[in-house]
Amino acid sequence: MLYADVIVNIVHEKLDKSFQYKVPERLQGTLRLGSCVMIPFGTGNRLIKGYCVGLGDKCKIDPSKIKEIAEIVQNDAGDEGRSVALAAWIKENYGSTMIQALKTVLPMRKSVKKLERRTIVRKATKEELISMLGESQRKHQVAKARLLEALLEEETIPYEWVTSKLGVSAQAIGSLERLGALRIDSTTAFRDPVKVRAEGEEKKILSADQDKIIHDVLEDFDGGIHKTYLIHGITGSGKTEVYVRLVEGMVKRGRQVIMLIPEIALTYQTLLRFYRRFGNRVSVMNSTLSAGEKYDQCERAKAGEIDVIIGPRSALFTPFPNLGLIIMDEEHEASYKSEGTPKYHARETAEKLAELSGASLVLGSATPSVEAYYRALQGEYGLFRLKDRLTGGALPDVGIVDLREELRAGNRSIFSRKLQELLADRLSKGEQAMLFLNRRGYAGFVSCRSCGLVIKCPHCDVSLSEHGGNKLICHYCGYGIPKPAVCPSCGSKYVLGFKAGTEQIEEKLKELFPGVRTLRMDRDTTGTKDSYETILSAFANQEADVLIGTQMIVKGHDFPNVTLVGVLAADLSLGISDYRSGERTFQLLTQAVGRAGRGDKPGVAVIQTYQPDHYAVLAAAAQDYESFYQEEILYRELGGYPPVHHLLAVQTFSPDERAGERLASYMAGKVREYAKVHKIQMLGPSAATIGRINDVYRFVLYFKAEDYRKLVEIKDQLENYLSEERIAQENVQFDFDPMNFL
DNA sequence: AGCACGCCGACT
DNA sequence: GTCGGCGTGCTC
Repeated sequence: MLYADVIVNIVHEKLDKSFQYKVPERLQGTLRLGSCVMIPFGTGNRLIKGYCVGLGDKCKIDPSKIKEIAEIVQNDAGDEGRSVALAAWIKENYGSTMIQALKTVLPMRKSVKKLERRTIVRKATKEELISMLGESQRKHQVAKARLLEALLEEETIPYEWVTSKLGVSAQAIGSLERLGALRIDSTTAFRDPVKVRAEGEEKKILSADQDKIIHDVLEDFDGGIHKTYLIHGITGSGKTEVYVRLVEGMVKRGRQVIMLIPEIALTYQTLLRFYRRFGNRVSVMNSTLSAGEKYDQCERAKAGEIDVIIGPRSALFTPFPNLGLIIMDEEHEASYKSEGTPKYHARETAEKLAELSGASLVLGSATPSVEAYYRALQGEYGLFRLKDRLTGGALPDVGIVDLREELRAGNRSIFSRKLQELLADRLSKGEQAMLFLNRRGYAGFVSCRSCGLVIKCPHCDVSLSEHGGNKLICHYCGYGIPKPAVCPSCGSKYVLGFKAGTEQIEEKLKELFPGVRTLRMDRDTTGTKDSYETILSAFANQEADVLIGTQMIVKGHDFPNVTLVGVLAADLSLGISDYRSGERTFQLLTQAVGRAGRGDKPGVAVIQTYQPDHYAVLAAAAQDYESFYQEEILYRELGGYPPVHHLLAVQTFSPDERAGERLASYMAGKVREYAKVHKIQMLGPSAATIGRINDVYRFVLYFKAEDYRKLVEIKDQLENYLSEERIAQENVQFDFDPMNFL
């Protein structure tokens, strides 16, 4: 007997598990993983749609309860079939359950019923309602009374709001409808989150380089060649205009476009460009949209109402009927790798999606990821270069300052003599400067200055962070306590939080230049979403002379009056022993340096570092990607790191430390032989970098191999082992080419 | 989400 | 006792 696990295509989260059904003989040849099926569900056996997410020959529950699949829905031609195929690919290549993969790919399932955006409309007169209300109160029908009262206040109320906030059940609404008190309206009106709308923009004249890209990509497309292209274009070289033209070309051909952008960096200017050109045929997806709004975007896309969607990673799964192009801006950004399960990378997934839908893929970056550039040089991707800054302004003049030298010369300040000199000069001229601290985390870290005790989270292996001066909060699990007045260990009064790096710099700067107007931007000062914009626009309006910040300030936004950029400690990110630290440092420095001199005044950048000879620092100062890449790829080859070789991290999660460790070593034992035979290097198991989060212990196993497929094979074997031993997949997570690896 | 089941107050 | 509303929990 063959059984199938089916997930039910219904809205509610309580139903997001799989149900087991018998596969009737007549369907046994046709049913595959990912097939769309109709199944009898619930007491009424009403037929509903579901997806097959697993097949097996043993039943997991009482066999008498199991029903049969009614039929297979044939829709392989539709875009739904394509989404399911993409989900299957994600499951295979990144390791997750089919349910998780489908949930990633079909995000709109969350609010299927909102297709008929149901609202409750008052039908009876107020007088009639009041008499009904009296009647209900007399009969102690509290739910009805609540709804009637609400209806007296408001003429229309969203259905969902009534059921959730008012706590009125569907039956009560139904009975009031029968009494003629109200009407249930269902509209298909889509909410349109686009708030800006501007029309018309004069066409820019293209450079020869820009023209060639557009021409080549579209010509290939028309010739039936759908491949991946990488545009290596320095900031200000006109990448956005190329995107706009490509989108235009696709729209003319009746195809749709997905444009991916990194998580936060939704630059307002870029957006405006698209609105001006495409009006309401473009739509934006961002994290501030509600689930319902996101769903509406998908519906609009399906219905052919929009041609372009702009959004982060998840916008990749917009169900366009005739996708022609995927654009991935700032392709090197880490936010393109998913943090949840499955841990898919948007670049590779976009490649697969493009292949499935006969679309082209265009990647763009000023500092391409080593992975993408490597593939471009291998000939897998088409490579284009945009070398000239169109927006005027020469590349900034970059100086490297050796901090060891400064120390020897007796300068113990955070600012080198050269930087001090330049700062004084800019301040006197009324020009602006940006100071960039290349450092992450550690702000708010609290310890006792007397005994050195660090206050830690009782549920996680991390220290607590100070919030708002009197609270300590764990960033991983949310645990919080009031800040103790005295040290719990030695009773000293000196329990202090380490100030954020930017705060210290601000203080020192004010000591050095009394009266200087500063703005600070880091995790602490950008608590709310708006504050990010507020700070940047205040700086753009020249309400401050110096902007001090972390990585956040290096992205987007042109400040024409900024003529000096100082990078205070370039190598703090080099210290992290991660194979990507060189790449990250180069990208950050290049972007930071590129902030200077975006207007007509020439810019200067100063990079302060303890490692002035490091190739990432040198290449960034010279704004020379090529030489950085040559050094970096050599290092990756020697170390056997991606993109030359591949990595797989297998993490176990368990509330019991020993059980977690045992599971990890069992898994290691299971594949040790295979790994040895196939020359796959295995490391661990060992405790994860943060060994415990929210009272769940984490252990990790690493595999390194030249061939990605061999790692997939390892993953498959471990998955088999887990299902044989009936270990829940939730206890193990796979991460291919992880973003962090020691 | 939809449907049954079971509890509880109200009414003949 | 019975009727009907309303909350709860399950659906392979």
